[in-house]
Amino acid sequence: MSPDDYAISHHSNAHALVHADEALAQHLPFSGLSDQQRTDILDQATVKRISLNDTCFSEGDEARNFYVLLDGALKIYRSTDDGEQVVIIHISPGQMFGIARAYADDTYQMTANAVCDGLALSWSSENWDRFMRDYPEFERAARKAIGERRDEMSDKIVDMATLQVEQRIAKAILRLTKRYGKTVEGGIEIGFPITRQDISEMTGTTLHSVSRYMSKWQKAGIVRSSRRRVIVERPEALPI
Amino acid sequence: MSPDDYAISHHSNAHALVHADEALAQHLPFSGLSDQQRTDILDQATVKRISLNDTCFSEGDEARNFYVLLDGALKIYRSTDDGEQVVIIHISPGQMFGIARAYADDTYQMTANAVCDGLALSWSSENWDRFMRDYPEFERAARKAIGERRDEMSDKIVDMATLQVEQRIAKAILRLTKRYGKTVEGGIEIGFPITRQDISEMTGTTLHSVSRYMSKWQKAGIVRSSRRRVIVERPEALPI
DNA sequence: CGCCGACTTGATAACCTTCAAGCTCCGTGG
DNA sequence: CCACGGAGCTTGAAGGTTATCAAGTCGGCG
Repeated sequence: MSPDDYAISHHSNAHALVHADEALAQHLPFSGLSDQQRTDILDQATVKRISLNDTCFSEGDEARNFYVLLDGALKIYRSTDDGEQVVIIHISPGQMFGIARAYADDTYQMTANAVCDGLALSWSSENWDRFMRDYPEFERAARKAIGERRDEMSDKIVDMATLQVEQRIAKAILRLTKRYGKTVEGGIEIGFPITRQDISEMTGTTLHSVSRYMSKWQKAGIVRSSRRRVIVERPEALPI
Repeated sequence: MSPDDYAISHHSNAHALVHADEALAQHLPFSGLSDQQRTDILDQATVKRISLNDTCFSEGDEARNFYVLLDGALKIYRSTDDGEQVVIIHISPGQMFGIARAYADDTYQMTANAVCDGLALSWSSENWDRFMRDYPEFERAARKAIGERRDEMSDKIVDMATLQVEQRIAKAILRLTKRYGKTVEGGIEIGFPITRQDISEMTGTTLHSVSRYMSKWQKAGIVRSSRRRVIVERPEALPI
């Protein structure tokens, strides 16, 4: 259920694992740090291998750790009393998540769920204040993270308040191809398995409506989709 | 259009103005500070008198100042391409707002508009990093502020994704009475003038729907409302 | 007094959910 | 290997919710 933790005792170890991910250098939390600082930070990191459907943390859990996603994708959602899930944001590589401390929270307010296999670094929340104080670039990355969340959430509020279901679905799919898109022959594919139900939980509608509109777009040659896969062939043709 | 600024040259001045508001002592940004620190902070503050409909800042403006609301109420909204307003959150006394720096932004992402007369303190954004470093309680207040915003926004997303219009309106009104309610004979009144249109902009619906449901509730003896006024008589009878 | 903003209310129709049924694909166990 | 079962997907029909269109009322202010 919960992903395995691999505590890093030797920083050579951490570096080996982490340098394997060539994207690390570009990831903001690490990009502006000195080699010494980076070493310090990685020494205290735990590498988490994340598998599809893993829950990194759940709404209400004590906020023991904060994370940086290195690879993969997560959905962050809240559950309603009657078991419905409402997806609030997604996390992509390079983003911090589980940063309850940045909000003065002791517990996580949402649930984080892996939508594909991935890799993350994690630190004990006890480190938060010290990291913020000692590593300016890390602190800046935290500000950027909460700004990105706010933007993504306020976009969603505006969309739900003003757009019809078809446009909301179109926008959600477009956004996913931009953030997680992989170029394939004849289009851009969302880079992880995603169901009609998943999309409905992102847009506040039903899986039936998602299915209907995607069928319509498929007939129009705008998207191509099958079981858990979505390929956008003509992004510009999606209804806004 | 824009509220007048009253620069404070003598801290005796600032203290006089500010101690007049007996609530200040409870306001988090100031509650945990030493007298010396509070004096330092107030010395650098500008007191802004805010009048109904004043715009403190607009979406896209350079983020020159950050604020603490002492009295009154603000709506924070975004405008769509076709001129619609979508209210994202409200601000009540004691809350920080305009804290773009906390999100690593150079510009304001939303517009802040006074829904009644009020009073605020403001500081130049240049002070932000120093305040965060030197005044732990102020920093804690900032974390709390962004946490409250996130909660309010994610609540709104969940509501819009799962509730019908009637319930969303009921919830919005209930929330307003809790945050801005004034006890009057026979109920709790929302403490500032508010139109059906305002409520529709908070809930992603039309003024017509708001009017219809409020008429229905009025007939049922749950609310009493007139031009720009809303009094809730039986909060527990509102449909969730 | 007259205007204008705020509010109300009916009628109509569009949009979307709900209900229902059936299909396809894939993995699994006999 | 094949049958079965279930998850994911599709599509029609029906009905409810909500927006839109259209009038018209109310009340305060210049």
